[in-house]
Amino acid sequence: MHDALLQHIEKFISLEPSEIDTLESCLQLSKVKKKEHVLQEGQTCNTLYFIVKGCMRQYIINSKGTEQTLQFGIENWWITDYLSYHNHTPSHFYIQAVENCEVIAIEKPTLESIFIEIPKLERYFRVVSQKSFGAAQMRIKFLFTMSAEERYHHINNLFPEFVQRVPQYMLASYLDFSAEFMSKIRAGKV
Amino acid sequence: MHDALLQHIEKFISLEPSEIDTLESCLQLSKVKKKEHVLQEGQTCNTLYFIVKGCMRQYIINSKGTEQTLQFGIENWWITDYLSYHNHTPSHFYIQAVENCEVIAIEKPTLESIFIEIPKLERYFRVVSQKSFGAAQMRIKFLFTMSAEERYHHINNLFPEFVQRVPQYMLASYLDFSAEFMSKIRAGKV
DNA sequence: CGAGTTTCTTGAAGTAGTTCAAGTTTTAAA
DNA sequence: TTTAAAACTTGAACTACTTCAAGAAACTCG
Repeated sequence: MHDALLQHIEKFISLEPSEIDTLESCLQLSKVKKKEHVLQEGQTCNTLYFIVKGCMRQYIINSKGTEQTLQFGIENWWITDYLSYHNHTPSHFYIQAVENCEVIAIEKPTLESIFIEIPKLERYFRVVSQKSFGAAQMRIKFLFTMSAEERYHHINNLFPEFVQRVPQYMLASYLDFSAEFMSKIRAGKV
Repeated sequence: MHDALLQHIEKFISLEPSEIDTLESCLQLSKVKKKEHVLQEGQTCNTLYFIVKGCMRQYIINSKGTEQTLQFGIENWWITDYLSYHNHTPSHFYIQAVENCEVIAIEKPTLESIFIEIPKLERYFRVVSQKSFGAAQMRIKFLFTMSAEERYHHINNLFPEFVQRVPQYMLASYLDFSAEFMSKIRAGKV
């Protein structure tokens, strides 16, 4: 069963029972252990990951050797490096499980054959990726317009459970400030 | 004629002559004068813009009243606010012509009817938006890892003509530093 | 449990960038 | 071909953050 993905797809398009069967026959759930990588910098990314359960992140290692998280993904999100995926170029990113995860990993050839059998899935992926792009633009807006403290309070108001869910230093880098500064914001020392 | 868009589409999918006819009958070229807005903050965005000629930008006005450019678009790029478009919510952005432009503006109902007639266009928009999302992630990577001076030199090496093409203060805000600081970088005073 | 690893905290010193204000240069429009 | 508006420059004072170093707390798994 891949209820989570099917339900997500059916938010955007409706599937015939036969199409659901087709999909189920192509997909399989797999587990990714906490800290395990599904993509390393330099590898070509050939797979999309749908997160059924857990939390993953995309990150880089900067020139000082520090990890910086660019993106988190939780339940019902896709995570991948689309640029590497489409251009067959080495990825600039690591993708790693933050928690023990259950994911549906779809390889490019599998997905292409699914698109041939169920062309309307193109629509699902179109809408999802357009929304993701829109979200990325909002993220850039927040990074540009808010101070470090405002960014912390903003995310803490919107997603308080999520702020508890991931290590502080990962969240700090995602918000583009240092882990030490985050500690001071939380302590009210700033 | 909408050669530019048709050629762009045919980089990703192939169209039958009849489909080209259908498309041509639905699309019209329009002009947008320099400084004219096609979207204002607070409006719901209902249109995708394909830039045939010219340069546009998406920007916000920050709490100090200064414009900050989040995104540029030039020939063969789409520009819109996908979040407002999909969620029917008020946009956070302005979209404005930086130069006199020729664009193909497609309203949502028109596009939906085109998708019904030519379903494989879903694929075109899927791939284009996945690549745009990938590009947005790379942009965040650069913002996170490079100093202001490195960001300037990076874009100046990659797109020297583009750097000449737009006002410096717009480019400075796109790279997330002040116009004054950009002036100092260029003068080598930093 | 207990030892090791991972995560978080704190303060002091430093810096990459901002802000402001005023002047200069360039562009455009009539 | 002049005038206004838009864009760019400069230096001085300031500040929001970083970096470093060291210690404390909190997980985790034999």
